[in-house]
Amino acid sequence: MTARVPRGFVDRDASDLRAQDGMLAKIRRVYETYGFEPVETPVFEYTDALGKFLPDSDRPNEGVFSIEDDDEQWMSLRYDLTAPLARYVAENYETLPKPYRSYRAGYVFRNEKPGPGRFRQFMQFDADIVGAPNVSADAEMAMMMADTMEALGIPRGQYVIRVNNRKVLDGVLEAIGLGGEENAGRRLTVLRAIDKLDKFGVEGVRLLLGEGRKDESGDFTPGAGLGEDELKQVLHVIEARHAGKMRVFAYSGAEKSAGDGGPPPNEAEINRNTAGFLSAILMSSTDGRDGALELLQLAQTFEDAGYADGRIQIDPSVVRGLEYYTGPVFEAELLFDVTNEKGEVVRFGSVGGGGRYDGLVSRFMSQPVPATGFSIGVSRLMTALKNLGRLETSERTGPVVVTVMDRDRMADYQAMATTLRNALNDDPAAPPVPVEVFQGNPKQFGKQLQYADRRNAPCVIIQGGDEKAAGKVQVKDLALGKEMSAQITDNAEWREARAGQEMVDYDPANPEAMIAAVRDILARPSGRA
RNA sequence: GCGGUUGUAGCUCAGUUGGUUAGAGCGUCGGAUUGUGGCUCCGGAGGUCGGUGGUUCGAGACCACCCAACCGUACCA
Repeated sequence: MTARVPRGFVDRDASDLRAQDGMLAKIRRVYETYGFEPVETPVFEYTDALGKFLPDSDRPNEGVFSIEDDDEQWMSLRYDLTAPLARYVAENYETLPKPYRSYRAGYVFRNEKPGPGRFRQFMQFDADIVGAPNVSADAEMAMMMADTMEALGIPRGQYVIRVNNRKVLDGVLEAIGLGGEENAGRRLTVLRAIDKLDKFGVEGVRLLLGEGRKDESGDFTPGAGLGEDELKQVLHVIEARHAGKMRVFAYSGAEKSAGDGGPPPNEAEINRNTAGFLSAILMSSTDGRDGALELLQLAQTFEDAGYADGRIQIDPSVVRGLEYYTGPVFEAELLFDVTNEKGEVVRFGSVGGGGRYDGLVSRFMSQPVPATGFSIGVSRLMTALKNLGRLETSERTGPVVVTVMDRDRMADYQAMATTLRNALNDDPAAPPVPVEVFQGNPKQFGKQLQYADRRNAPCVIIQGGDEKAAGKVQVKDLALGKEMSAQITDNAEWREARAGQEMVDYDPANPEAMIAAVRDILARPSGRA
C-alpha cells in the first residue's frame, strides 16, 4: 500500500504553519480594531442550511462533501463561512447584539477538480456585519479589507479593492430586456462573460456576450447571443471606469468626451465620475439607478475617509459570486506578477471578496435581516505573500541539543537540559528557546551532531568522561564550526579541530558558566536567525 | 465536463528500428571514522517501467481502453 495524501489536499509543515499563524494574527488584529469578535461554527451543517446543493436523488456530492446521518438527514462540509454564519445568527438572533459584528477563520471544503493553487480544503478568514442595512457598513468592509492588505505588508499600489454594486448589473440586464424569471439562464451567461474581463479583455467579453468564443484548444464557448445594441449597453457599463477617467458624464448614442485639456482626474474624481456616469446611463432602471447612487455614496465615503487614493476603486466590471449577493460587492486584487517555482509568471488576481447578502439570514427567519461581509482566501494569499517575500519564512533557531556521550548518565543530561531550558525561557513574553536531550541511538556521536545540524541547532552541549572528570562541559557553536570547516579539507584534521567549541566550568549546583556560554552563542548574529 | 500534452527509483531524467538481468546524477542508508557536522572515497537499499488487455518468438518501447498529472477551457457558493 502506498502512502499518499488524497487528491486536492495538502500536508503542511512547520514553516507553513508558523507563516500562517503569523498571517492570521495580523488579520485578526485588524478585525479586532474594528470591533469584530470571534465566533466558531462546526465544519458540518445540514445540507439544506447551506442552500444551493440540496441532495439530489442519489448523488448529493456535486460540489460538496456530504454524508447521510443515521436519522436520514443529509449533512455537508461547509463550502464557505457565510452560509454557516447566517444559520448561526438566525438560530441565536434573540441574544445577539444587533448589528452583530463577527469574524472567524476556518477550513472550507469543495468537492471539485483541484488545480494549481486550488485545493479541496482551504482556509478562509471572514468578517461580517449582520443587521446593518446602510451602505456605510459596506464601505467599512471595503476599507477594512484595504487595511488588512496593508497590515499583511502588501505595499500600497500593489493591491486594489474594487467595488461594484449588484444592482448596477441587475439594472443593465433589465435595460436590455433580460429581466424576469424566464431570462435567468441568459442573465447568468452575461454575468459570467463580464466576470471574464480581466482574463480575456474587452474583445473576449464582446465575443462571449455575442456569438461565443473559441479558445486556443479549439473548444467553443457559446455566447449570450446579445444583439449589437444590447452588447453596447453592457460594455458601456463595465467600461464605465474608463469613461470616468475620460470625464464622460453621459452617453447618448455617440460617445462624447469632456476630457480635452485640463489635468487628468485624480482617483477620487474617477470614482465619483464612474458612479455618476453609471447613474446617467441607467436612468431607465430603478435598480440600476439605485445601485449607481449607492456607489456614489460609497465613493464619497471612501474619499472622506481618505481611501480614495487608488486603494479602493469603483469598478462596474466586478461580479463576484452569482448566488446570493444583493448590493455592493467588492474584491481584493493583487496587482503584482510573481514568478513561481517553475519560473513561470503568474498573476494572482483575486485573494478575497465579499458583499451585501440581504437574503441569506432571512431564509431562516420570518423577517428581513440585512448583512454584509467579506472573505479572505488565506491559503491563496499566503502563496502570494511568499512570492512577494512578505512572509516570515525565516527558519527558526533549532533546539540547543544536549548530546549523550555516556548512555548511563541520561539523568545527568536531562538535568542539564532542564537547567538550560528554565534559564533560557525565564521571560514568558519572549519567543521560546527549545532545549532537548538527544533521544536517538547515541552509539555514534557523529550522528548526534548530524541530527543537531539538521535541526538547525545553534549549539550543542557535550560532556564525556574527560569533561565530567574535570568538572566541565563543551559548548559547541555549530555555525561557527561550519565557518571554520571551510578552511579544512582533511577529515581527520577537521575532526581533531573540534571547531567552534568552548570548554566551560560546570557542575549541577553551579551551571552559570554553561548558561552564559549558550546565551552568548544565541546572541551571535552568525547567520542563524 | 470538453480539448491537448505527459506518465521509467524519493527527485531530475537517459533507455537505439521491438532483443540478455532497465541505467545515471542527486537524495537516502551503511562503512572508511566506537569522542565531533562539512569535504573525499567505498558499499547497500530503493522499480508491478501509471494500470488492464492486446499484437509479437520477444514489449519500458507498438495498439486499445482505463487512471493520474500538467496546460487551456467550462463550472466555481
